[in-house]
Amino acid sequence: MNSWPDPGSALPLLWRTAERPSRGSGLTIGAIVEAAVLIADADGIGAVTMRSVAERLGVGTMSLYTHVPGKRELYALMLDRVFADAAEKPEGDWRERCAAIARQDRDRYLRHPWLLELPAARPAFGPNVTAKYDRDLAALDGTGLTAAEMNAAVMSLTSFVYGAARFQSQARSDERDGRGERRFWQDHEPFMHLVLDPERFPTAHRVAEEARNEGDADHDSSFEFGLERLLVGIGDLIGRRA
Amino acid sequence: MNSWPDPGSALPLLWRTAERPSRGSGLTIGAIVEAAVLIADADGIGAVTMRSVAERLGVGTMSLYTHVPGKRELYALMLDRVFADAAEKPEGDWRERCAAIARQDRDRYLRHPWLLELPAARPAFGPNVTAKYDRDLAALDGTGLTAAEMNAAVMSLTSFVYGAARFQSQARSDERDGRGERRFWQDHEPFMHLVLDPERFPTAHRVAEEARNEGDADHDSSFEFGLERLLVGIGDLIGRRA
DNA sequence: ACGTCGTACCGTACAACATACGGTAGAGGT
DNA sequence: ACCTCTACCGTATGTTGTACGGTACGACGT
Repeated sequence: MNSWPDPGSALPLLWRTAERPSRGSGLTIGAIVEAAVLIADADGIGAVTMRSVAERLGVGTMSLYTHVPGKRELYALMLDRVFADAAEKPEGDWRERCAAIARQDRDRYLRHPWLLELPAARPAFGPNVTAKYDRDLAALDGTGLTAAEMNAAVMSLTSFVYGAARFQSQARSDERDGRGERRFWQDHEPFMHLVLDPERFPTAHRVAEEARNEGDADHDSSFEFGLERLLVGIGDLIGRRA
Repeated sequence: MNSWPDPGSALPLLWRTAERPSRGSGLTIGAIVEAAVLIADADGIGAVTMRSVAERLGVGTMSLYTHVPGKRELYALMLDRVFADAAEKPEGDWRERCAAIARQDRDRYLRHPWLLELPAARPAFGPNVTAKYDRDLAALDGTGLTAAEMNAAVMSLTSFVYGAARFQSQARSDERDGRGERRFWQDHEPFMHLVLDPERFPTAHRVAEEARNEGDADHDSSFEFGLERLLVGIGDLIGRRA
Protein backbone atom coordinates (compact mmCIF):
# COMPACT_ATOMS: atom_id res chain seq x y z
CA MET A 1 0.00 0.00 0.00
CA ASN A 2 2.96 2.32 0.38
CA SER A 3 3.91 3.01 -3.18
CA TRP A 4 2.78 5.29 -5.96
CA PRO A 5 0.17 4.16 -8.43
CA ASP A 6 1.30 3.28 -11.93
CA PRO A 7 2.13 6.53 -13.66
CA GLY A 8 0.00 5.14 -16.44
CA SER A 9 -3.10 5.46 -14.29
CA ALA A 10 -2.12 8.69 -12.53
CA LEU A 11 -0.90 10.79 -15.46
CA PRO A 12 -4.22 11.14 -17.32
CA LEU A 13 -5.71 12.41 -14.09
CA LEU A 14 -2.80 14.72 -13.28
CA TRP A 15 -2.90 16.40 -16.65
CA ARG A 16 -6.72 16.21 -16.72
CA THR A 17 -6.77 14.51 -20.10
CA ALA A 18 -9.41 11.99 -19.03
CA GLU A 19 -11.71 13.92 -16.74
CA ARG A 20 -15.15 12.42 -16.36
CA PRO A 21 -18.13 14.76 -16.58
CA SER A 22 -20.07 15.53 -13.44
CA ARG A 23 -23.79 14.91 -13.43
CA GLY A 24 -25.85 16.48 -10.67
CA SER A 25 -23.48 16.18 -7.72
CA GLY A 26 -20.74 18.59 -8.75
CA LEU A 27 -18.25 15.78 -8.28
CA THR A 28 -15.00 16.43 -10.14
CA ILE A 29 -11.38 15.40 -9.74
CA GLY A 30 -10.53 18.88 -8.53
CA ALA A 31 -13.25 18.88 -5.88
CA ILE A 32 -12.25 15.44 -4.62
CA VAL A 33 -8.58 16.38 -4.37
CA GLU A 34 -9.38 19.64 -2.64
CA ALA A 35 -11.51 17.89 -0.05
CA ALA A 36 -8.83 15.27 0.54
CA VAL A 37 -6.13 17.92 1.02
CA LEU A 38 -8.26 19.82 3.51
CA ILE A 39 -8.89 16.68 5.52
CA ALA A 40 -5.23 15.73 5.45
CA ASP A 41 -4.13 19.20 6.53
CA ALA A 42 -6.57 19.16 9.41
CA ASP A 43 -6.36 15.61 10.71
CA GLY A 44 -3.48 13.90 8.95
CA ILE A 45 -3.26 11.49 6.07
CA GLY A 46 -4.79 8.78 8.23
CA ALA A 47 -8.05 10.70 8.31
CA VAL A 48 -8.23 10.69 4.52
CA THR A 49 -10.50 7.73 3.86
CA MET A 50 -12.72 7.27 0.88
CA ARG A 51 -15.62 7.55 3.29
CA SER A 52 -14.46 10.80 4.90
CA VAL A 53 -13.75 12.46 1.55
CA ALA A 54 -17.12 11.44 0.19
CA GLU A 55 -18.88 12.59 3.33
CA ARG A 56 -17.28 16.03 3.13
CA LEU A 57 -18.55 16.29 -0.43
CA GLY A 58 -22.04 15.10 0.50
CA VAL A 59 -21.78 12.12 -1.79
CA GLY A 60 -21.78 8.34 -1.55
CA THR A 61 -18.45 6.66 -0.90
CA MET A 62 -18.42 4.64 -4.06
CA SER A 63 -19.15 7.66 -6.23
CA LEU A 64 -15.55 8.75 -5.85
CA TYR A 65 -14.48 5.74 -7.85
CA THR A 66 -16.18 7.14 -10.91
CA HIS A 67 -13.59 9.92 -11.02
CA VAL A 68 -10.56 8.39 -9.31
CA PRO A 69 -9.48 4.77 -9.79
CA GLY A 70 -8.38 4.34 -6.19
CA LYS A 71 -6.72 5.82 -3.18
CA ARG A 72 -3.20 5.73 -4.55
CA GLU A 73 -4.18 7.90 -7.48
CA LEU A 74 -5.83 10.29 -5.04
CA TYR A 75 -2.53 10.55 -3.16
CA ALA A 76 -0.68 11.31 -6.38
CA LEU A 77 -3.17 14.05 -7.17
CA MET A 78 -2.89 15.51 -3.69
CA LEU A 79 0.89 15.71 -4.00
CA ASP A 80 0.84 17.51 -7.31
CA ARG A 81 -1.82 19.86 -6.02
CA VAL A 82 0.21 21.19 -3.10
CA PHE A 83 3.28 21.69 -5.29
CA ALA A 84 1.36 24.44 -7.06
CA ASP A 85 3.17 26.95 -4.84
CA ALA A 86 6.45 26.22 -6.61
CA ALA A 87 5.59 28.21 -9.71
CA GLU A 88 7.66 31.37 -9.75
CA LYS A 89 11.47 31.28 -9.72
CA PRO A 90 13.35 32.77 -6.77
CA GLU A 91 15.69 35.76 -7.14
CA GLY A 92 19.39 36.17 -6.37
CA ASP A 93 22.56 34.20 -7.01
CA TRP A 94 22.64 30.40 -6.94
CA ARG A 95 23.17 30.35 -3.19
CA GLU A 96 20.20 32.53 -2.37
CA ARG A 97 18.07 30.68 -4.87
CA CYS A 98 18.92 27.30 -3.35
CA ALA A 99 18.34 28.56 0.18
CA ALA A 100 14.99 30.05 -0.79
CA ILE A 101 13.89 26.81 -2.40
CA ALA A 102 15.03 24.73 0.56
CA ARG A 103 13.12 26.94 2.97
CA GLN A 104 10.03 26.92 0.84
CA ASP A 105 10.16 23.13 0.61
CA ARG A 106 10.60 22.87 4.35
CA ASP A 107 7.65 25.19 4.89
CA ARG A 108 5.49 23.17 2.52
CA TYR A 109 6.28 20.02 4.47
CA LEU A 110 5.33 21.76 7.69
CA ARG A 111 2.13 23.12 6.19
CA HIS A 112 1.19 19.71 4.75
CA PRO A 113 2.93 17.20 7.04
CA TRP A 114 1.17 14.31 5.35
CA LEU A 115 3.48 14.83 2.38
CA LEU A 116 6.15 13.16 4.48
CA GLU A 117 4.06 10.00 4.82
CA LEU A 118 3.74 9.59 1.08
CA PRO A 119 6.38 7.79 -0.95
CA ALA A 120 9.31 10.16 -1.34
CA ALA A 121 10.87 9.26 -4.66
CA ARG A 122 9.70 9.56 -8.23
CA PRO A 123 6.14 10.80 -8.04
CA ALA A 124 4.57 10.91 -11.50
CA PHE A 125 5.52 14.06 -13.39
CA GLY A 126 2.30 16.01 -13.04
CA PRO A 127 2.24 19.66 -14.05
CA ASN A 128 3.28 21.11 -10.70
CA VAL A 129 5.86 18.47 -9.87
CA THR A 130 7.47 19.07 -13.25
CA ALA A 131 7.48 22.81 -12.68
CA LYS A 132 9.19 22.32 -9.34
CA TYR A 133 11.85 20.08 -10.86
CA ASP A 134 12.52 22.68 -13.53
CA ARG A 135 12.80 25.41 -10.94
CA ASP A 136 15.17 23.39 -8.75
CA LEU A 137 17.55 22.81 -11.63
CA ALA A 138 17.31 26.42 -12.75
CA ALA A 139 18.57 27.50 -9.33
CA LEU A 140 21.92 25.85 -10.09
CA ASP A 141 22.09 27.01 -13.68
CA GLY A 142 25.14 29.02 -14.65
CA THR A 143 27.34 27.66 -11.88
CA GLY A 144 29.53 25.61 -14.19
CA LEU A 145 28.34 22.32 -12.72
CA THR A 146 27.69 19.46 -15.10
CA ALA A 147 24.17 18.13 -15.55
CA ALA A 148 25.00 15.13 -13.37
CA GLU A 149 26.40 17.38 -10.66
CA MET A 150 23.34 19.60 -10.78
CA ASN A 151 21.14 16.57 -10.35
CA ALA A 152 23.25 15.31 -7.47
CA ALA A 153 23.26 18.70 -5.77
CA VAL A 154 19.48 19.04 -6.06
CA MET A 155 19.13 15.51 -4.74
CA SER A 156 21.38 16.29 -1.76
CA LEU A 157 19.46 19.39 -0.84
CA THR A 158 16.17 17.56 -1.31
CA SER A 159 17.32 14.68 0.88
CA PHE A 160 18.47 16.99 3.65
CA VAL A 161 15.30 19.07 3.58
CA TYR A 162 13.13 15.97 3.54
CA GLY A 163 14.90 14.46 6.53
CA ALA A 164 15.01 17.69 8.50
CA ALA A 165 11.35 18.40 7.81
CA ARG A 166 10.42 14.92 8.88
CA PHE A 167 12.09 15.37 12.25
CA GLN A 168 10.70 18.84 12.76
CA SER A 169 7.20 17.91 11.67
CA GLN A 170 7.02 14.98 14.01
CA ALA A 171 8.30 17.06 16.89
CA ARG A 172 5.61 19.60 16.13
CA SER A 173 2.73 17.12 16.03
CA ASP A 174 4.04 15.36 19.13
CA GLU A 175 3.99 18.69 20.89
CA ARG A 176 0.43 19.33 19.76
CA ASP A 177 -0.68 15.95 21.12
CA GLY A 178 0.83 16.49 24.53
CA ARG A 179 3.71 14.16 23.76
CA GLY A 180 6.26 16.95 23.72
CA GLU A 181 9.80 17.36 25.01
CA ARG A 182 8.65 17.81 28.60
CA ARG A 183 6.52 14.70 28.67
CA PHE A 184 9.24 12.74 26.87
CA TRP A 185 11.83 13.40 29.56
CA GLN A 186 9.31 13.02 32.36
CA ASP A 187 8.59 9.52 31.14
CA HIS A 188 12.32 8.82 30.92
CA GLU A 189 12.97 9.90 34.51
CA PRO A 190 12.85 6.40 36.05
CA PHE A 191 15.39 5.22 33.48
CA MET A 192 17.80 8.12 33.43
CA HIS A 193 20.32 6.26 35.57
CA LEU A 194 20.57 3.77 32.71
CA VAL A 195 20.42 6.28 29.86
CA LEU A 196 22.90 8.79 31.23
CA ASP A 197 25.28 6.21 32.70
CA PRO A 198 28.67 7.99 32.41
CA GLU A 199 30.47 4.64 32.25
CA ARG A 200 28.54 3.24 29.33
CA PHE A 201 27.73 6.45 27.45
CA PRO A 202 30.40 9.00 28.40
CA THR A 203 30.01 11.44 25.50
CA ALA A 204 26.24 11.51 25.62
CA HIS A 205 26.50 12.15 29.35
CA ARG A 206 28.94 15.03 28.94
CA VAL A 207 27.18 16.68 25.98
CA ALA A 208 23.84 16.45 27.75
CA GLU A 209 25.39 18.28 30.71
CA GLU A 210 26.90 21.01 28.54
CA ALA A 211 23.77 21.40 26.42
CA ARG A 212 21.73 21.86 29.58
CA ASN A 213 23.80 24.96 30.35
CA GLU A 214 23.97 26.32 26.81
CA GLY A 215 20.27 25.90 26.12
CA ASP A 216 18.92 23.68 23.40
CA ALA A 217 18.99 24.56 19.74
CA ASP A 218 15.55 24.40 18.19
CA HIS A 219 14.70 22.74 14.91
CA ASP A 220 14.70 25.97 12.93
CA SER A 221 18.25 26.90 13.80
CA SER A 222 19.32 23.31 13.35
CA PHE A 223 17.85 23.42 9.84
CA GLU A 224 19.67 26.63 9.06
CA PHE A 225 22.89 25.12 10.37
CA GLY A 226 22.67 22.10 8.08
CA LEU A 227 21.53 24.13 5.09
CA GLU A 228 24.44 26.53 5.55
CA ARG A 229 26.96 23.66 5.82
CA LEU A 230 25.60 21.97 2.73
CA LEU A 231 25.66 25.19 0.69
CA VAL A 232 29.23 25.87 1.80
CA GLY A 233 30.14 22.39 0.61
CA ILE A 234 28.44 22.88 -2.75
CA GLY A 235 30.03 26.31 -3.05
CA ASP A 236 33.42 24.71 -2.55
CA LEU A 237 32.80 22.50 -5.57
CA ILE A 238 31.50 25.41 -7.65
CA GLY A 239 34.52 27.49 -6.71
CA ARG A 240 36.81 24.73 -7.82
CA ARG A 241 35.07 24.63 -11.21
CA ALA A 242 35.80 28.31 -11.87
CA MET B 1 -1.34 5.43 14.59
CA ASN B 2 1.86 6.99 13.30
CA SER B 3 3.57 7.97 16.49
CA TRP B 4 5.72 6.31 19.10
CA PRO B 5 4.14 4.80 22.17
CA ASP B 6 4.52 6.61 25.47
CA PRO B 7 8.11 6.17 26.56
CA GLY B 8 6.58 5.19 29.86
CA SER B 9 5.16 2.04 28.35
CA ALA B 10 8.07 1.29 26.03
CA LEU B 11 11.03 1.83 28.36
CA PRO B 12 10.38 -1.06 30.77
CA LEU B 13 10.24 -3.35 27.76
CA LEU B 14 13.30 -1.86 26.10
CA TRP B 15 15.46 -2.26 29.19
CA ARG B 16 13.75 -5.56 30.02
CA THR B 17 12.91 -4.48 33.56
CA ALA B 18 9.37 -5.87 33.35
CA GLU B 19 9.69 -9.06 31.35
CA ARG B 20 6.88 -11.56 31.84
CA PRO B 21 7.77 -15.21 32.33
CA SER B 22 7.00 -17.66 29.58
CA ARG B 23 4.93 -20.70 30.35
CA GLY B 24 4.88 -23.55 27.83
CA SER B 25 5.02 -21.61 24.59
CA GLY B 26 8.51 -20.14 24.72
CA LEU B 27 6.93 -16.73 24.20
CA THR B 28 9.22 -13.88 25.27
CA ILE B 29 9.71 -10.26 24.30
CA GLY B 30 12.91 -11.17 22.50
CA ALA B 31 11.25 -13.91 20.46
CA ILE B 32 8.35 -11.67 19.49
CA VAL B 33 10.63 -8.85 18.40
CA GLU B 34 12.86 -11.18 16.45
CA ALA B 35 9.90 -12.65 14.59
CA ALA B 36 8.55 -9.19 13.83
CA VAL B 37 11.91 -8.00 12.49
CA LEU B 38 12.23 -11.03 10.24
CA ILE B 39 8.75 -10.47 8.82
CA ALA B 40 9.43 -6.77 8.27
CA ASP B 41 12.75 -7.47 6.57
CA ALA B 42 11.13 -9.98 4.26
CA ASP B 43 7.79 -8.38 3.42
CA GLY B 44 7.81 -4.84 4.79
CA ILE B 45 6.31 -3.25 7.86
CA GLY B 46 2.86 -3.70 6.41
CA ALA B 47 3.23 -7.46 6.74
CA VAL B 48 3.90 -7.14 10.46
CA THR B 49 0.48 -7.78 11.93
CA MET B 50 -0.25 -9.22 15.31
CA ARG B 51 -1.64 -12.24 13.47
CA SER B 52 1.42 -12.79 11.29
CA VAL B 53 3.82 -12.46 14.20
CA ALA B 54 1.80 -14.86 16.31
CA GLU B 55 1.47 -17.29 13.46
CA ARG B 56 5.23 -17.33 12.88
CA LEU B 57 5.68 -18.16 16.57
CA GLY B 58 3.01 -20.85 16.51
CA VAL B 59 0.90 -19.05 19.06
CA GLY B 60 -2.51 -17.42 19.30
CA THR B 61 -2.77 -13.81 18.26
CA MET B 62 -3.93 -12.54 21.61
CA SER B 63 -1.10 -14.22 23.45
CA LEU B 64 1.28 -11.54 22.22
CA TYR B 65 -0.57 -9.02 24.36
CA THR B 66 0.62 -10.77 27.47
CA HIS B 67 4.17 -9.68 26.72
CA VAL B 68 3.71 -6.51 24.66
CA PRO B 69 1.03 -3.91 25.37
CA GLY B 70 0.36 -3.17 21.71
CA LYS B 71 1.75 -2.74 18.26
CA ARG B 72 3.38 0.63 18.88
CA GLU B 73 5.50 -0.82 21.64
CA LEU B 74 6.45 -3.63 19.30
CA TYR B 75 7.64 -1.05 16.78
CA ALA B 76 9.73 0.66 19.43
CA LEU B 77 11.32 -2.66 20.35
CA MET B 78 12.03 -3.46 16.71
CA LEU B 79 13.80 -0.16 16.23
CA ASP B 80 16.06 -0.56 19.23
CA ARG B 81 16.79 -4.13 18.21
CA VAL B 82 18.23 -3.25 14.78
CA PHE B 83 20.38 -0.48 16.23
CA ALA B 84 22.40 -3.16 17.98
CA ASP B 85 24.93 -2.93 15.15
CA ALA B 86 25.96 0.54 16.29
CA ALA B 87 28.00 -0.71 19.21
CA GLU B 88 31.67 -0.23 18.42
CA LYS B 89 33.12 3.17 17.67
CA PRO B 90 34.64 3.85 14.22
CA GLU B 91 38.35 4.64 13.74
CA GLY B 92 40.07 7.66 12.20
CA ASP B 93 39.73 11.42 12.44
CA TRP B 94 36.37 13.14 12.84
CA ARG B 95 35.79 13.18 9.10
CA GLU B 96 36.35 9.46 8.64
CA ARG B 97 34.33 8.70 11.74
CA CYS B 98 31.36 10.74 10.52
CA ALA B 99 31.52 9.23 7.05
CA ALA B 100 31.68 5.71 8.46
CA ILE B 101 28.67 6.36 10.66
CA ALA B 102 26.71 7.92 7.83
CA ARG B 103 27.40 4.95 5.57
CA GLN B 104 26.54 2.48 8.29
CA ASP B 105 23.27 4.29 8.96
CA ARG B 106 22.46 4.32 5.27
CA ASP B 107 23.21 0.60 5.04
CA ARG B 108 21.00 -0.13 8.03
CA TYR B 109 18.13 1.70 6.38
CA LEU B 110 18.63 -0.32 3.22
CA ARG B 111 18.85 -3.56 5.14
CA HIS B 112 15.73 -2.73 7.17
CA PRO B 113 13.76 -0.38 4.93
CA TRP B 114 10.78 -0.47 7.28
CA LEU B 115 12.80 1.74 9.65
CA LEU B 116 11.98 4.58 7.29
CA GLU B 117 8.24 4.06 7.76
CA LEU B 118 8.48 4.41 11.53
CA PRO B 119 8.39 7.82 13.20
CA ALA B 120 11.77 9.45 12.69
CA ALA B 121 12.28 11.63 15.72
CA ARG B 122 12.79 10.90 19.38
CA PRO B 123 12.40 7.17 19.76
CA ALA B 124 12.56 6.15 23.40
CA PHE B 125 16.13 5.85 24.64
CA GLY B 126 16.49 2.10 24.66
CA PRO B 127 19.93 0.58 25.21
CA ASN B 128 20.97 0.46 21.56
CA VAL B 129 19.49 3.81 20.59
CA THR B 130 21.36 5.39 23.46
CA ALA B 131 24.59 3.70 22.42
CA LYS B 132 24.16 5.04 18.89
CA TYR B 133 23.55 8.55 20.12
CA ASP B 134 26.68 8.36 22.26
CA ARG B 135 28.71 7.09 19.34
CA ASP B 136 27.43 9.80 16.99
CA LEU B 137 28.46 12.54 19.37
CA ALA B 138 31.83 10.90 20.06
CA ALA B 139 32.61 11.10 16.34
CA LEU B 140 32.67 14.89 16.62
CA ASP B 141 34.50 14.99 19.93
CA GLY B 142 37.73 16.93 20.00
CA THR B 143 36.85 19.15 17.05
CA GLY B 144 36.40 22.28 19.11
CA LEU B 145 32.68 22.49 18.35
CA THR B 146 30.34 23.47 21.16
CA ALA B 147 27.82 20.97 22.47
CA ALA B 148 25.05 22.75 20.58
CA GLU B 149 27.07 22.66 17.38
CA MET B 150 27.82 18.99 17.82
CA ASN B 151 24.14 18.29 18.24
CA ALA B 152 23.29 20.36 15.17
CA ALA B 153 25.98 18.67 13.09
CA VAL B 154 24.79 15.21 14.09
CA MET B 155 21.24 16.27 13.32
CA SER B 156 22.24 17.55 9.89
CA LEU B 157 24.04 14.36 8.99
CA THR B 158 21.16 12.31 10.35
CA SER B 159 18.63 14.31 8.34
CA PHE B 160 20.59 13.98 5.14
CA VAL B 161 21.16 10.26 5.58
CA TYR B 162 17.53 9.69 6.44
CA GLY B 163 16.31 11.52 3.37
CA ALA B 164 18.82 9.96 1.03
CA ALA B 165 18.09 6.49 2.35
CA ARG B 166 14.39 7.05 1.92
CA PHE B 167 14.80 7.91 -1.73
CA GLN B 168 17.22 5.08 -2.39
CA SER B 169 15.19 2.51 -0.50
CA GLN B 170 12.03 3.33 -2.37
CA ALA B 171 13.82 3.19 -5.70
CA ARG B 172 15.14 -0.21 -4.74
CA SER B 173 11.79 -1.68 -3.74
CA ASP B 174 10.12 -0.15 -6.79
CA GLU B 175 12.72 -1.89 -8.92
CA ARG B 176 12.05 -5.16 -7.17
CA ASP B 177 8.32 -4.87 -7.85
CA GLY B 178 8.75 -4.21 -11.55
CA ARG B 179 8.00 -0.52 -11.07
CA GLY B 180 11.55 0.53 -11.89
CA GLU B 181 13.09 3.33 -13.91
CA ARG B 182 12.32 1.66 -17.23
CA ARG B 183 8.66 1.13 -16.49
CA PHE B 184 8.38 4.64 -15.03
CA TRP B 185 9.50 6.30 -18.24
CA GLN B 186 7.57 3.87 -20.40
CA ASP B 187 4.41 4.91 -18.63
CA HIS B 188 5.34 8.56 -19.10
CA GLU B 189 5.87 8.19 -22.85
CA PRO B 190 2.38 9.40 -23.88
CA PHE B 191 2.87 12.52 -21.75
CA MET B 192 6.46 13.41 -22.54
CA HIS B 193 5.40 16.17 -24.90
CA LEU B 194 3.85 17.85 -21.88
CA VAL B 195 6.59 17.01 -19.38
CA LEU B 196 9.56 17.95 -21.55
CA ASP B 197 7.94 20.99 -23.14
CA PRO B 198 10.96 23.27 -23.75
CA GLU B 199 8.76 26.35 -23.54
CA ARG B 200 7.28 25.61 -20.15
CA PHE B 201 10.19 23.77 -18.55
CA PRO B 202 13.37 24.89 -20.32
CA THR B 203 15.96 23.87 -17.73
CA ALA B 204 14.46 20.45 -17.09
CA HIS B 205 14.40 19.93 -20.85
CA ARG B 206 18.05 20.88 -21.31
CA VAL B 207 19.38 18.99 -18.28
CA ALA B 208 17.46 15.88 -19.29
CA GLU B 209 19.13 16.09 -22.73
CA GLU B 210 22.61 16.52 -21.27
CA ALA B 211 22.12 13.84 -18.62
CA ARG B 212 21.06 11.41 -21.32
CA ASN B 213 24.49 11.80 -22.90
CA GLU B 214 26.49 11.80 -19.67
CA GLY B 215 24.75 8.77 -18.21
CA ASP B 216 22.75 8.90 -15.02
CA ALA B 217 24.28 9.08 -11.59
CA ASP B 218 23.05 6.26 -9.35
CA HIS B 219 21.89 6.66 -5.81
CA ASP B 220 25.17 5.50 -4.28
CA SER B 221 27.29 8.15 -5.97
CA SER B 222 24.60 10.73 -5.27
CA PHE B 223 24.81 9.81 -1.59
CA GLU B 224 28.58 10.12 -1.60
CA PHE B 225 28.29 13.47 -3.34
CA GLY B 226 25.98 14.89 -0.68
CA LEU B 227 27.93 13.38 2.19
CA GLU B 228 31.15 14.87 0.86
CA ARG B 229 29.57 18.31 0.44
CA LEU B 230 28.13 18.22 3.94
CA LEU B 231 31.43 17.14 5.50
CA VAL B 232 33.28 19.88 3.62
CA GLY B 233 30.80 22.35 5.02
CA ILE B 234 31.20 21.06 8.56
CA GLY B 235 34.98 21.01 8.11
CA ASP B 236 34.83 24.66 7.15
CA LEU B 237 33.24 25.47 10.49
CA ILE B 238 35.71 23.31 12.40
CA GLY B 239 38.60 24.98 10.60
CA ARG B 240 37.30 28.37 11.59
CA ARG B 241 37.19 27.28 15.24
CA ALA B 242 40.92 26.43 15.24
C1' DA C 1 -42.67 14.26 -27.20
C1' DC C 2 -41.00 9.84 -26.53
C1' DG C 3 -38.14 5.78 -26.27
C1' DT C 4 -33.43 4.16 -25.61
C1' DC C 5 -28.94 3.88 -23.94
C1' DG C 6 -24.62 5.04 -21.60
C1' DT C 7 -22.90 6.03 -17.31
C1' DA C 8 -22.74 8.88 -12.92
C1' DC C 9 -23.93 7.58 -8.69
C1' DC C 10 -24.50 4.45 -4.72
C1' DG C 11 -25.92 0.29 -1.13
C1' DT C 12 -24.28 -3.82 0.32
C1' DA C 13 -20.84 -7.07 1.17
C1' DC C 14 -16.26 -8.87 2.24
C1' DA C 15 -11.67 -9.54 3.81
C1' DA C 16 -7.99 -7.72 6.74
C1' DC C 17 -6.73 -5.06 10.62
C1' DA C 18 -5.91 -3.88 16.05
C1' DT C 19 -7.55 -4.99 20.15
C1' DA C 20 -11.34 -5.28 24.20
C1' DC C 21 -13.26 -8.77 26.92
C1' DG C 22 -14.05 -12.89 29.13
C1' DG C 23 -12.75 -17.29 29.66
C1' DT C 24 -9.58 -21.77 30.55
C1' DA C 25 -6.21 -24.63 31.84
C1' DG C 26 -2.05 -25.63 33.81
C1' DA C 27 2.05 -24.48 36.77
C1' DG C 28 3.66 -23.46 41.43
C1' DG C 29 2.94 -22.84 46.26
C1' DT C 30 1.08 -24.71 50.63
C1' DA D 1 -4.72 -32.59 47.36
C1' DC D 2 -6.16 -28.17 46.80
C1' DC D 3 -5.97 -23.24 45.68
C1' DT D 4 -4.51 -19.25 43.26
C1' DC D 5 -2.47 -16.76 39.77
C1' DT D 6 -1.73 -15.79 35.13
C1' DA D 7 -0.02 -17.19 30.50
C1' DC D 8 -2.55 -18.17 26.78
C1' DC D 9 -6.42 -17.79 23.53
C1' DG D 10 -11.49 -17.63 21.02
C1' DT D 11 -14.78 -14.55 19.87
C1' DA D 12 -16.53 -10.19 18.76
C1' DT D 13 -16.39 -5.20 17.33
C1' DG D 14 -15.46 -1.25 14.66
C1' DT D 15 -12.73 0.55 10.68
C1' DT D 16 -10.54 0.27 6.34
C1' DG D 17 -10.36 -0.12 0.75
C1' DT D 18 -12.86 -1.60 -2.82
C1' DA D 19 -15.48 -5.44 -5.78
C1' DC D 20 -19.96 -6.11 -7.47
C1' DG D 21 -24.42 -5.32 -8.99
C1' DG D 22 -27.88 -2.31 -9.29
C1' DT D 23 -30.67 2.38 -10.33
C1' DA D 24 -31.98 6.39 -12.24
C1' DC D 25 -30.89 10.44 -14.82
C1' DG D 26 -29.03 13.27 -18.85
C1' DA D 27 -28.52 13.26 -23.67
C1' DC D 28 -29.59 11.98 -28.05
C1' DG D 29 -32.16 10.01 -32.22
C1' DT D 30 -36.45 10.03 -34.18
